[in-house]
Order: sequence, then structure tokens, then C-alpha cells
Amino acid sequence: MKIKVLSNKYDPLTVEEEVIRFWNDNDIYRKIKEKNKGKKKFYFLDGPPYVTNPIHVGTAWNKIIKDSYLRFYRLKGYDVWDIPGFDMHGLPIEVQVEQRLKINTKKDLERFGVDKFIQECREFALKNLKIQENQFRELGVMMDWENAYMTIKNEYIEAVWYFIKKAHEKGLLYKGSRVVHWCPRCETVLSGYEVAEGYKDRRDPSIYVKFKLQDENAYLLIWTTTPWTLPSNVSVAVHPNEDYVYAEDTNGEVMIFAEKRLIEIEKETGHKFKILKKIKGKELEGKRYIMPLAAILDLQKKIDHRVILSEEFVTMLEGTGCVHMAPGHGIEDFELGKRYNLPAFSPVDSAGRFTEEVENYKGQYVFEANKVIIEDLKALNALLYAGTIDHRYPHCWRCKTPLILRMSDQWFLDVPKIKDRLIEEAKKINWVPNGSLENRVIPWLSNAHEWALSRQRYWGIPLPIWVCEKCDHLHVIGSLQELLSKAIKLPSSQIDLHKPWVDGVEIKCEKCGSTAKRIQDVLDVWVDSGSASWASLSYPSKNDNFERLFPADFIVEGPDQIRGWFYSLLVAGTVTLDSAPMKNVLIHGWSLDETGRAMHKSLGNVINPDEVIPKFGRDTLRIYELSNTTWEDLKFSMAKLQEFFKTTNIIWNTFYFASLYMNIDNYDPTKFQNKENLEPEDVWLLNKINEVKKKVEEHFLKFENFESLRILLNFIVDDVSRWYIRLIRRRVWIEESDPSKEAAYYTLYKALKEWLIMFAPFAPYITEAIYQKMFREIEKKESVHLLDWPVAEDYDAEQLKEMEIAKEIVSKAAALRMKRGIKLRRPVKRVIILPKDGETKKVIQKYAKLIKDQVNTKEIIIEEGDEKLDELKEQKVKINYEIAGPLLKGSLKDLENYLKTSRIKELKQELESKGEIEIRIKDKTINLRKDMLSFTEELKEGFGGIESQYGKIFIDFAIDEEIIAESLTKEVVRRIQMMRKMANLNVTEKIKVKIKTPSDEEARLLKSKLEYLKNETLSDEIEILTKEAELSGILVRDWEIDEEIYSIAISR
RNA sequence: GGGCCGGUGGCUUAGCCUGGUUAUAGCGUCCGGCUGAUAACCGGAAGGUCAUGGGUUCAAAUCCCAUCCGGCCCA
Repeated sequence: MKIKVLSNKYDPLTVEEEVIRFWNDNDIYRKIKEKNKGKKKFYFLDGPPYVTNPIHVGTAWNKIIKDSYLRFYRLKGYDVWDIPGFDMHGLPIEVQVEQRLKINTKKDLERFGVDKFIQECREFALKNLKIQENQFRELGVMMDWENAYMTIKNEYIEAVWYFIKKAHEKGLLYKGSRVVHWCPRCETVLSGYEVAEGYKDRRDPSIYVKFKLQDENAYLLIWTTTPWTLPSNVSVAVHPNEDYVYAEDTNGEVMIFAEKRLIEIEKETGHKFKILKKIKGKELEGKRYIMPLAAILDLQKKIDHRVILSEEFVTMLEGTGCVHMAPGHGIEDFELGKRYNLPAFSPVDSAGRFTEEVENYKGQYVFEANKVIIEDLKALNALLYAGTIDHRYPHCWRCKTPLILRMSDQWFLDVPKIKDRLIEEAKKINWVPNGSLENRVIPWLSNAHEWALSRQRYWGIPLPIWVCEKCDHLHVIGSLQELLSKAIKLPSSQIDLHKPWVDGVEIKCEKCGSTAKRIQDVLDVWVDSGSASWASLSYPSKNDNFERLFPADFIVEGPDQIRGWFYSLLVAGTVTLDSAPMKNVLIHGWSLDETGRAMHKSLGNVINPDEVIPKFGRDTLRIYELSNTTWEDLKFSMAKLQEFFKTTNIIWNTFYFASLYMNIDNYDPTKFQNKENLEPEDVWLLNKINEVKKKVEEHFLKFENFESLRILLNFIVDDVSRWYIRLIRRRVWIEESDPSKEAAYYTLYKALKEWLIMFAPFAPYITEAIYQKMFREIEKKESVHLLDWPVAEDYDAEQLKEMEIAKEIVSKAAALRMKRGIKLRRPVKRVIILPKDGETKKVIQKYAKLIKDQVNTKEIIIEEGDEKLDELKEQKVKINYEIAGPLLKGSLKDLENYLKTSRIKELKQELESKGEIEIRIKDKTINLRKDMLSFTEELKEGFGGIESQYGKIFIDFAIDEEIIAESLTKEVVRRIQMMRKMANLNVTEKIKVKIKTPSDEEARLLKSKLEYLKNETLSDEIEILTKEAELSGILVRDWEIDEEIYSIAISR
């Protein structure tokens, strides 16, 4: 049983690729799963990424966070449910496939064939899924890839139907006519979410139109950027409490508009107005006006046009304060129209062309009809001004076509009706970070409106609604089995629950017995992923997993999912299963580029993992991303990665160091018994690792594993690499077997092993590689990921504080040396420590040996109280000449002489108590006053001092022969060690050395330290020669030490 | 217009919930060290109006209010 040595250089790619091979060849993933089978469940639900683009470092972060928790819970012994998911339906895929097939319109698509189109979409989705899957695997994300849930499978589709059926049963599903954002190219409704994605700049007309009042010789002046909505005008809205003016144009015509808009109107139109009278908006209510287009459009002739009032929708920030209302083409217009009972119509078809209802413009694309309408208005003398405006306008987020608002029939889920239930359920969930519930989730839920479920597209889950041709009775189908049992016609036996297959299924109307056919719509993709909490478990077609696992223990996604997936999960779960389908929700931040901008294809700042991994490796990418505070944004930075690479390198070197010496000494951790040989630093490290275990686990359980990671990195870098290893260096260099060395190995082995297990969820590759070399033979388990999470033991927190004191003393002493320019290699005569109190003194005494070694002093003195201080200090006194001079005049010289010989401390005490004393010098008596002198204290020559928070530290820098000999010897040792390295000698190889010194004096000094020299350099023989000698060996070199030349030769 | 998140040395960042010695750490800079983990590593120093202005308090980076800047969401 032996610890093997790691390679002395950390090469991440080699390490990681070996580990990947190891995992694959030995089926490690399966073994990890088997280990915890049947134990306490942990149901993780993967938020399915959309399968269009390859992943970037942000998508990677998301999945790596997930992976780190999955690995943690597996180590903790949970039976972890870890299937990944993919979101595979929807318009984005359709658009990409259309582009590939050069399909521009729905007609083209129908001509191409819906079945073939669906097939193309499926292949496209599956191909992209594979690309993403491989990228995720590359990152070390261990999930059950072979059993991933896919939203396109029949089983999944059925499960979504189940939701729709439940919604119907609960009376939450209804069909309604609404004004919606519509893409005239895709010929479908878009959700608010999709609309928000697609705002961009566009130039539109900006026109001012005159509507003449029927009973007055004045015009309402309205403003619009969508002239094509004017044929649907039914009303004009004004603000009841704002001031409106009757204003005369230079040609004598009188316009009515809001007073606050006057300057802007004049500026844009170039017209100048003279105000005739001022009224409140509400005085305009009910006034009839003549819609100019009524002259040429039959549609308009039937409408009774009147002014209405609105505080909410009339703004003084743009336009004229007289707002053109077309309830068929505006969301606000529609709402206000309902209140006033106004007619709503959209004479525009699904492709954005005018219908025959407006015969003049029939067949014209609305954006093109704009200019015709403007011409007509001009001809009708209804146009005050026509210009253009550059503004933000919504576009289809996939195909970039400008959207229109249009009325259409859609299917809705009545979310407002269950709002209170949703909030109630949301409160049962643990939202991380704290405050998310109150600040983000509840405000969003309180604002919930109806959910438009239907889309007039193809690649999606078909809405499971069949309508009777005769009696219009609705049949909402909740499963494949139900469908088959009710079907009277199946298009083929090849069941695929997509279009066009489902469209061909006819069922028997349960009410009148005639035939019911499916409506043509598919579902909004958010319904797909919203159903994932049970659909990914194949419920309701299968029961077992659902019963065992539901609800999900943990989900984690970005903040956009509060209104996206978290919301759709909550709604779907509450409707379908009467409960929130998840228990813990962690919200992570955005990934931004180095300058803090979101990563966007259009900005060209997207970074892919493939660009990072070859440079730094997978583990470095992982720990870099995972160390970011999860819910803060991650500014992705190559410089930061470089820093983390250094950390990974230190980790490797730390384990390399341990493996090297444990290997040389054939250390066998299973045989170590002598715990009584533990030194204070060993006890400290063992306490420390226990503290680390406790904290790391606590943070993991709170879903703050970035804190766990920071603690782990701090421990390995600061506590182990920089401190503990430094302390035990000399102990592990002892050649023969030695109890102190064994104790250090025992300590190091235990701490490193436990650390390695805890670090495994963060950096699965490097931990595996180290485990295989150093620990596997001893620990027996095949993989580090098959071990158990280390159990935190009780530990002595007080002792941890003690070490802080020792560290501080060492650090301050080093700073003091530095100030003097005395390098660490040179021993100093004495270090004197005056602890601030008795407690501290005890601690420093306990660690005296450690401190003595680390500060490299011949003697350490620890004493409480000021007596010692007096020994180190010299009292000084100065005459305040400006005071003493005028008073003492000629006696000043005598005083100076007197002070040179007197005891200053006593003088000071006397003066301080009495204020004034008489002194006799020669024959004279002088009245010496306190203010004539200034007393100061100074450290004695050759001493240095520094304050620390635990007391004062002094160093006696006096030099004697012993110190000179020792520092010279150490300089020589260092050169010899360097030469051993240069000659590529093994660390254990013995050598012979010859040293030629510049004079007999140095030779004498070195000879006094011969044994030490031999030990340190593993030399059998050392010959110290003076000038005349000629040197030979495998390596001979001259070195300069303290400005003199030494020649050193080594040989085997 | 409303809401949320963030603003801490040149850069990146911890601390803020739960107020309390000298505000965390890394990078960079300057100075130094180490050389048996070594094409690594370590130490020290300089560097901060904790965005701004008020308030609460014995005490504010931390709690409250307002403002500014950046980002997100909603309308």
C-alpha cells in the first residue's frame, strides 16, 4: 500500500482527459448512482435550455452550479434524481428551419408540407440537443444524459395535455377576443415576453390629423405614428383634468389640443397658433366629431364618433393630448373601449393586409398603406402635418418583422382568478437569495394577467381541444389513452402527437354524437417547460417516479425565470396538482462580458467554453464561475481565470509536496497510531479542517456553495500551502523514521483527504486525478466521487484563535526584519516579546518553538510587564532652550553638563512629582523647572521594535561569530541545493562537496558548521579548501556571497 | 411613470440581513525574500470621501429618507 507521487507539473488538459477516459472506461457514473439507490431522495429539476444555439459561458455557469449541488448531495448519500431536460418546441426553431428551407410565409410552408416541416424541426432540435449535451458533458456535468427529458416526446406532450385538461375542469380555460401583438410574417400571436425581447429602433410616420367637431367650427387635433389604424378609429380620448386650448392657426382654422403640448406641436409642425380660449378636458366629453375617412370608407360611416375621457391613457408627454382610439388595434384602446362600450374591429388579416371591409386599401400591407392613407387625409383636408419619427418599436424577436396590434381569438388561462392561491403557494417555497420572494416574486404574481396559451403555428404541443362541428361542444383531452378511446378516426397508426397527425384525429362528440375536430392552434412553449415538474417524470402516464419524487427539492435558474419558468412552473403546478411543484429555488445572476454588458450574439461578445478550456482547463473554469456570489452577476474575465488557474496550480503543488514525501518515506496512514506526538501546529490543522467541514456543509445546505468554495480555497492556499507546509518542512526532511514526521504526515493526510472530498463537487477532474494517485490504494473506493462526505467532528475553536496570535507575531517580526534589511536566512540574536496580557503570554509561550523557528532567532524571550521594556530603552532628555535660555543664561552650559552625567529617569520622576527642583552644580544652585526639559525614550542601539495587536516585539540585531557562521553556512547550503537541482539529482541522492573559500577566515567559520552542512545537503563528505585548490566534480561553479567569490564542486 | 438589483483603493471583489477595535482579499504597482513544491512560491509597503446629501444612534460601509449613475423588470 503506497502513496504514489503526482506529476510535478500540473497540466490540466492531460489530467482532465485522463479522468474523462477513466470515468467512461469504468462506468463511474452508474456506480455513483447505484451507491445511493433507495436512500433518501433528492429531486433536482433541470430547467431545460432551449436547443437553438450552442452554449456559452453563461449557460455553462448555470449547468455547473447544478452539477456542484448534485455532486454534493450524492456525497451526502442522497439518491439524487438528475435527469437533464431540453426545451425543443417553438417559434425560434420554426424560424431557423424556415430560413434554411427558404420558406417565407405560411402558404409556402403549407405547400412544402406540414408533416415534412415538423420532421425538419424535430431533426433540427435533436441535432442541437446533441451539440449542447456534448458541451455540458465537457464541463464535467454529470447528469443522466441517456434519460434526458425532451418536450417533444409523446409521453411529455400527454403530460402537458393533462395540465390543459385540469385547467378546463377548473373553469380556468377560455377563449377570448383580444388585441394582441402579432407578427404578420409568422402569422401568430406573440407573448408579452417575446415582445419585450424585440424592441428596436424604427422610423415611422408622425402625423397630425384634424377631426372636425360636428357642432363647432373647430378641429380635434390628434397625433399618430400608425396611420393604418385610422380606418379603425372610433373615438378620441382626452384627459379630464388637463387644460385644453382652442388655438387659431394662421389660416384661421381652430385646433383643440392640450395646452401643455403647444410648444412641441408648434415645433414639430411649424404651425403658429393663437390661443382663443382655454377649457378643462372634461368639458370636451361626449362632443361628436366627423372622422374624415368616413367620407371614403363605408366602415367608418356607421360609427358614432365621440370624445371620451381617460386619466390613465392620455399623457402629456407626447402627441396632442387628444388620443386617437382604435380599440381593435391598441391594448389600451381596447380596454378603454370596453369601459365605454365602443365597437372594436381590426380590418387586417393575419398577414398584416387590409381586408375587404376597407375596400380602398384592400390587400395592402398596413405599413405600405400608411402613405396612401396620408395622401387621402391630405386630399380630404384633414392633415395638419406629416413628418417622421425615430422611436423604439416592437419587432418579432425571431424574424425581425415589425409587429402589429390586432384583434384575434385566442385561448387563455385565467391566471388572475387564482392569483391569491399562487401567492400562497409561492410563500411556501424557499427562495434564495433572501428577499427574492418579497421583492420580485410577489410583485410579479400580484401583477399576473391572463396567459395567452395559443399560437397559430406548427412546431409545438397541439392544444388538446376538439370542437364539435355541429353543437360546438368542447372536448379537452388529457392523455393519449383518452384520445384513442374517443377517436373515431386516426390518420395512421404511427402515433405522433404533433401536427399534422393530431389534426387528423376526429372524435365523437359526447353531447350530440357527431364529429369533433381539433382546433388548429399549438401551445405557447412556456407551457411545455411549465409542466416539467411532473412531465419530466412521465406522470400521469406512469406513477412510480412521481409518487416517490414530487415535488422537486431544488431548481436553479437566472432572474429572467421569475417571470418565465419559475412562474410557469408555479402556475402549472398549482392548476394541475394544487401545489407549488418545487421546494427550493435558487436564482443566479447574469453572465456579462468583462465590461459588464450582457453577452449577446449581436454584440459579438459571447464567449464559449471551448475558448476557455484549452487555455485553463475545465476545473479552473468551474471554480472561477462557482466562486462568484451565485445571485450576483458574473463579469466574465480572462484575467480572473488566470488567477484561478494559479490557485489550481497551488492546489496541485500542495498535493504534489505531500505525495512526494509520503512516497519517499513509504508512509502508510492506516498504520499511524502515535497521536501523542502531534505538535501544536498539527492539532491546529486538525481543528481547522473540522471547522472547514462544518462551515462548508452549512453553506451548501443554505444553497450558498460559493461560500463553501471560498472557505475551501482559503484553507488549502493559506492554511495548508502557505502556513502548515512551511511549519512542517523541517519535520518532513528528517531522513530516518521519526514520530514527529509521522505525526505531520498523519495530519496532512487526513486534512488533505477530507478537503479533497469536499472540493470534488467544484473541481471533479483534478480531485479525481489526485485521488487516484494518492488515496485510492488506501481508501479503496474506485473514485473520489464514490466516497462519503466527511463528517464534521467536534473541534477546539479556541485553539484556532491561538494560532492567529502566533501567525501575527511571526508576521510582525518578519516585517521588523525587513525594515532593517536583515534577510530571514540570517539568524538574529534574540527576539523579545512583551505580550499585552497574561492570556496572550500563555499562548505565545505555547507556540514559542514555532515562533522561534519561523523568525529564525537564537533565543526567544517572552515576558510580561514593563521592566523588560526599561532594559531595552534609553531615556533621553532635551533642554527647551527658548524657555530655559532666558532664565538660566550663563548657567545653561552647566546644565548641559549636568544632564550628561545624571540619571535621567529619576530626574524625570522627581520633576513630574514636584514641578520644580533645586540642583547644585559646582557652586551654583539652579532652579530647574519641569518645562525647561523634554524627556523622550528611545530603543537602545542595535534593537528594533514593532507593535502588534497582541503585544510588543523587539529584536536584538547584535551580531556575533555564531550568527555570522550560521548565516554564511545557510548561504552556502542554498547554493549547493541549487546545484543539486541543476545537476538533476534526486532529492534523496547523496553527494560529495568541495568548497573553496575566499580566505581562511571563512573556511574556519564553515568548518564550525560542518555537520549541519552535511545534513542539509545530504553530503557524505565536505572538504573546505582555501585559495590554491583546484576543484573538480560533476558540477563546479563560482558563487558570490557577500561580495566575495566561493567555488563549489559537487560529485556523486 | 412604478418596482427591483448594484455602486467599497487603478481593476475585480468580501463585509451590509444581525451597526461596534485598524474596512476583506486578489490582480496591478513599488520594495524585498525564498530556492529540497521551483519556468513555481512567499512577505512587506503604498493606495479607500465605502456613489452623493441628509437622518436615526454613544457609534453607520452596515439601518432610514432623498438624489445621482449603471443594469433589469413592469407600465
